[in-house]
Order: sequence, then structure tokens, then C-alpha cells
Amino acid sequence: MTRRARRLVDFDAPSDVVARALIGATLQVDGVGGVIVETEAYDQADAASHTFMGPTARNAAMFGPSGHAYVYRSYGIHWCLNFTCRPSGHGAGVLIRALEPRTGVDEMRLRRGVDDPRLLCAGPGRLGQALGISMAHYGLPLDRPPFFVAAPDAAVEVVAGPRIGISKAVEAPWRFGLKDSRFLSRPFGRAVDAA
DNA sequence: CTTTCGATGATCT
DNA sequence: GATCATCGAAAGG
Repeated sequence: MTRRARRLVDFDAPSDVVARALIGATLQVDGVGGVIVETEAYDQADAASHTFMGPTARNAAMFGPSGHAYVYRSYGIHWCLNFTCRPSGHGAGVLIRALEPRTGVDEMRLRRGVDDPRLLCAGPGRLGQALGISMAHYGLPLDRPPFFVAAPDAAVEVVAGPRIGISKAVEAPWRFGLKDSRFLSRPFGRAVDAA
């Protein structure tokens, strides 16, 4: 079977640029994944970011090289997946908030305990569970197994808006989504093009 | 449809 | 001791 050459994602850029570029990209973990439809950007100069207060044990990955996984536990329950970005040592990352399931969907259903494809990966906690994310993935590079990341094959329509679930810097429009996707964690209020 | 609230534990002050 | 980059169930319109 012929497989198109993988288009690489450039993680060596500011987090909002990377977050936008990841919409429409393919993400797989051990072959389970799909198309990224929702991301959020975080940066050290950002009161809502885990890196705002500087380096700690938890956020060390975001002060390491770009293009690696940053994993954290959310509300003591969920595993959330981020991609580190920016030139190394800048404390920036992109939260992967939702994807459209394409491969390993039955495995996702087993892990999630639900059937509806729209509820498998719509939200960072759900996505982490569906993809089997854990601290075992912390700091791993994204350009080789178990990860597979490929940039979009074609141009996609991207919208932007305020981030979700934060209490600081709430107005910054650093949430990005695939326009009109049915697999978002929540719809975008005013669809502002993020060209 | 909406709002409210408990779960659950690491992290940081 | 307070705060979470969340989710799902329950209760109310």
C-alpha cells in the first residue's frame, strides 16, 4: 500500500503558531488516533500557563526541547497531553483538546466505555483516556513511536476563540479549532477566522 | 436546553 | 489549605 510521505510539524515556533498549525494534523499513539480538531496555546508569559511561575518538577518538559510530550494530571483524575514548542527552554506548549477519531476507534471505545464517536476524544481528559496517555509518555519525542504526528495534507479552515476552563487570562484568543467540526469539546461562540 | 456539584490527587503557597 | 488547562451525573426550566 502506498503511503504518502509524512509532512512534518515545525514545533520550533511560538505556541500560538504551533497550536494553529496543528489543526487538521494527524496524531496517533500506538496507532490509535485521528485528526486534531482543537488545541490551546500556553506560554510562560501567560498567567494561565503551568509555566508562568517558572520551571518546576511538573512542567520540566516544557522547558526542554520542542516537539516532545508534556503530560499532566488534571483534577486528580484525567491525563492531558501537550506538545512542547518554541525554541528550547521557553516554557511553552500546546494542549491537545480534541480530535476526530480515525484509527483504533474500537480501542478508544473500550478505554472510554462509550460508543458515540463524538464523545471519545472531545476534551483533553477524554482524549487522554481514549489514547491511553499516562506519565509513561512524559517527555517522549513526538517524531517516533509510540507517537505519530503528521501535518495536514491540505489547507484547513481554522477558527479561534478564548480558552476553556481557566480563570486567568480568560480573554486571550488562544483556543483554535477546525471550523464546523462535530468533534470539538465545545462549539466556538463567534467563529473568528484564524488565518 | 441550562446550571450545579462531587470526585480525586498532585502541585504550589 | 487552596487551586486546579476536567468530566459526568443530577436537578431544574
